Amino acid sequence: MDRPDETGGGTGPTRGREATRARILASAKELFTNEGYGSVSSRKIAAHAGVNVALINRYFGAKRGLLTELLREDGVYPGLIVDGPHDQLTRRLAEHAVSRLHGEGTALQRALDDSAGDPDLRSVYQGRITSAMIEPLAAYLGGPEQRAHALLLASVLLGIARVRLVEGAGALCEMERETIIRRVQELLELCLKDFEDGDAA
Amino acid sequence: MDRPDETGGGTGPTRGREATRARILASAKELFTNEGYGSVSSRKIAAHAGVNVALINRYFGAKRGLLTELLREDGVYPGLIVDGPHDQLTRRLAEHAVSRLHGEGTALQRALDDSAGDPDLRSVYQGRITSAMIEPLAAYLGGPEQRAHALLLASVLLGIARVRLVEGAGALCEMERETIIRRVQELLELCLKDFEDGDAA
DNA sequence: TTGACAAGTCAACACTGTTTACATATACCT
DNA sequence: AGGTATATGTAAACAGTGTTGACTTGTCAA
Repeated sequence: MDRPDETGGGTGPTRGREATRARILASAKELFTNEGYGSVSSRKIAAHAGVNVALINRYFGAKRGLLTELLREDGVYPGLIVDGPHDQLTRRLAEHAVSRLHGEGTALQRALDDSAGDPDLRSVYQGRITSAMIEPLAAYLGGPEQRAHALLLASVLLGIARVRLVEGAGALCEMERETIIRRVQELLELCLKDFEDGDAA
Repeated sequence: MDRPDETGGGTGPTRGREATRARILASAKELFTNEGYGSVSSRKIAAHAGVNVALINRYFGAKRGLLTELLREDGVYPGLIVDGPHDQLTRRLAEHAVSRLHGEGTALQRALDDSAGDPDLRSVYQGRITSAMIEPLAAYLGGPEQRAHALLLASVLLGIARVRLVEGAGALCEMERETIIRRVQELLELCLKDFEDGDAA
C-alpha cells in the first residue's frame, strides 16, 4: 500500500514517471501561456502531452496542482525584487509594477496574472501572495510595523496589476514612463512612512 | 418570429413574467449572498425559486445575467461616494475603502466582492469598474489628467479590496482605524497630484 | 518462474451552463 | 363563439468540466 518514496534509491528513476510528469508540465505551461488557465481543460493538456487524463491527477493531485508546480518551478513572481539596497526598494518595486502594467514580462507571467482570479486558484494565489510577497517584504523591511507596511505596499502593487485588466487603463501607459514610475514610487514610499506621524496633508 | 416588445402596450404585464423573474432574482440574491456566485448552480437557484432551470436563461440570458441585474438593481457599488464637496473626496473614499477592508457593508456586497475574480464575471466587473468607478471619478475630478488620476485612485482602492482576501491582512484591521484611514487618504491625495511636478521624494 | 508494485488505460461518475423541441395557457381578433 | 398567434413553462438532452476507481500492462527482485 505504501509506496517506497518515489524513485527509491536507484541511480535512474523509474523511467516513465519523471518523463511523463515533465511532459505533462511542459504541455500545461504551453497551453496555459497561450490560452489561460480556465480555458484549458485537463483532457486537452493530456492530449497535448500524449498521456492519459488520469495521470494528471495521479502526478499533480488535481488541475490546480499543475499551476502550483509551474509557479514553484519558474518562480514566476520573483521574490528577488527585495534583493538590493534598501533605499532603492521602492524604485525597484515601482519599476516592476509599471513593467507589469505595460504587459511586459514573459507570456506565462501575463497569462497567470490574468488567471489569478479563478476560484479554483484562489487558495494558490492567496498563499503565494503571502509567502512570496508580503512575508519577504515584511522581513526585508523589519520594524514593529513591518506587516502593515508590507500590506500597504502589496495593496498598491496588486491594485496596479488589477487596473491593468480594465479597459481604458491604457491611459496610464500612454504617459511618459518615467513619470508614472516616479509617482508609483512616491506612493510606495508613503506606504512605508511610520504610522505615528499624525500630520495628514 | 419577432416578439412584440415584452408586455406590449397593455396596462398590466403578463402576470407570470415579472413574478417569476422576481422570484428567480430573489433566490439568486439569497443564495449568492450566503454561498457566493461560483458555488451556486443554475439548477440550485431554479429549485430554490421553484421554477424550471431554462427560465433563468430565458429571462436573464445566462447565469451571469443574474449578477448583472443584482448589481444594477442594488447599486452594490455606490457611485454616490463622489457626491459631496471636492476637498473631502479622498476622505470619503478612504473611509469607504477601510470599511470594506473591515468587511463591512451588506452581506451581498461582501459576497460579490469575493466573487469578483470569477472568470465568468470578468466582463461584468470590468465594465462595472469602468462605468461605476473610473468614469464617474474622472468626470468628478476634471482636468486634462482626469483619467490617469482616476486610474491611480482605482488602483489603490481595488488593491486594498484585494489585500482583504489575503490571509493575515488583518494586521491592517488591528491598527487604530483612524490611523489607517488617514494613511489611505494620504495615498489617494498623492494619486491626485499633478504629474508635472518632477520633484520626487 | 513467480510474485509485487509502479505506470498507464478505460470508462464511468457527478456535476456544470445552456439549448432545443415540445406542451400549455393566455390574450387578442375575426 | 371559435381560432390562432404568442407568451410562458417543461422535460430532456447536449457538450462540456474535473475527478475517481477498477482494470491491464510492464518491469524489476526474490
